[in-house]
Amino acid sequence: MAYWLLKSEPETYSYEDLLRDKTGRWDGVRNYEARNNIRDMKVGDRALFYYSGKNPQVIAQVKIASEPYPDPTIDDPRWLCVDVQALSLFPKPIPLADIKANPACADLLLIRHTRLSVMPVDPVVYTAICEMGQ
DNA sequence: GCCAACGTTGGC
DNA sequence: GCCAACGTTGGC
Repeated sequence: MAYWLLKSEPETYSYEDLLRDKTGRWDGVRNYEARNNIRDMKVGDRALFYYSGKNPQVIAQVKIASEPYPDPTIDDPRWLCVDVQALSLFPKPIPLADIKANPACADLLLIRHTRLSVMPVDPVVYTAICEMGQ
């Protein structure tokens, strides 16, 4: 199983939207590096759901619920999307500042490559972030 | 509102 | 193929 982090602005698509939809489509990615990460996703992989913007924080855990497939929001087969489903809301959201302050997360792309919206997360780091949310 | 990072576009 | 200009993302 692989681990990822997915960025969204809560005004654009929130965890509440995902709960309402049951299965959400993670579409609209128009960046090759992010697209390549989507391409590597498998059903059952886990992902951290991150809110970018005013109050940047990891708020929940989701699971990848489909193989990658062409993004229906654009007429261009280069761009891919996946379906995701809600897993759990963290009891305590993990602010970006806390992730930055944790030395275990120093190599996380969220910190090193701030503009990437879909990224792999090392399993050890993933576990550390989950523990910070309990 | 500002700025850094960085991807994209277009002229040459 | 290079580079300047410009637009976008995202943290602060």
